[in-house]
Amino acid sequence: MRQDSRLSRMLHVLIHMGRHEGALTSDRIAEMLGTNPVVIRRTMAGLREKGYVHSEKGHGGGWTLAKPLEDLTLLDIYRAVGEPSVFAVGPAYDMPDCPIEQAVNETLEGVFADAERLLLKRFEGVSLAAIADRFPADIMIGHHPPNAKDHG
Amino acid sequence: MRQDSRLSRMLHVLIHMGRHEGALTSDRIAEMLGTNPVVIRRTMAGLREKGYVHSEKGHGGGWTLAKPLEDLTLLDIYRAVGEPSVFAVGPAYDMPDCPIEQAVNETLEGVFADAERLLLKRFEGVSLAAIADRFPADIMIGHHPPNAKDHG
DNA sequence: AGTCACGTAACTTATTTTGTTTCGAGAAAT
DNA sequence: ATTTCTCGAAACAAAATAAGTTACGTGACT
Repeated sequence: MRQDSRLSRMLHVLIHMGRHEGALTSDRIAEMLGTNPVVIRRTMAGLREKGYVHSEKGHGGGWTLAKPLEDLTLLDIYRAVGEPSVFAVGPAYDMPDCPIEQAVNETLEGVFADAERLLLKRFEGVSLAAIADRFPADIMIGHHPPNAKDHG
Repeated sequence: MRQDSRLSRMLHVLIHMGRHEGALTSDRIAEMLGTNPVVIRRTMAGLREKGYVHSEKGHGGGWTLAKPLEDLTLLDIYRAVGEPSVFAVGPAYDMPDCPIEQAVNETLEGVFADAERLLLKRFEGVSLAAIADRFPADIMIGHHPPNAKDHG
């Protein structure tokens, strides 16, 4: 089963936005990720609804952060892109009245619920700024280092 | 993204087998689960390769347990059905040279690896017999209770 | 006006999983 | 011996889902 990479992609885009002076257009982002601008709008729409990004039409328009990276966590973005389930495997409901199936599903659901709790708790503790801090700012390609804002 | 229910289904089938006198045919199992006998053979093949079940051709043939339920864990079955990943969400590799993407993916991979470790550890600690013990034997439908073996 | 850019709906394509058909072979019953 | 039952495996068809594409509308800047 193929994995959903929207969370990863949106994190990537958001951190780029945090280091970018102006707005980023859907076309530009799509080109970066090797996909289509409509797909970008579709996914970014979830972030806009939560108030994490802002979109502007017309000349000079595009996408900008509505909050600093410090105020956004993995959990926020995970929820904003609307993942139905973290897990690729889950229970089956073939014979709802069968006590064996019920026992199996109760067991699985318990274990998965524990793992999901851990995962979301970890998500909650990681801000996008913390991710951005994992690499030195001056090895960035094609963008100004953070202190370049001083001349803008 | 739709969840893979093969693990759940196979657990269900295996526990039924543990309470069943003779062999269970693919047709019978498929009927139980509302699916096709070929699908059952396909999935059971993984369990056979690991030596957890045995298949027999011809009259009176079908599937039988090759090990007692006590000796099988969730982890065994999970691996036997060959799940590629527990998670429905994962990293994207759009710009392998981009340090932002790398930072995002390292972060995600770390968190997912932790959650997976927990999950598999929990899987390892649950035997199929333990699942079977979650319900009283005498509420079983369409099968003999365990002590019915005495008359066989 | 003309261009740029998002918003949205409808459609197409690609991929994956599941289900189906078909044939072969071994084992038991008749 | 032949028929019936059953798995094994390959090849094909169908269904579901996500991703990509096209097209047109709307607002904003030049």
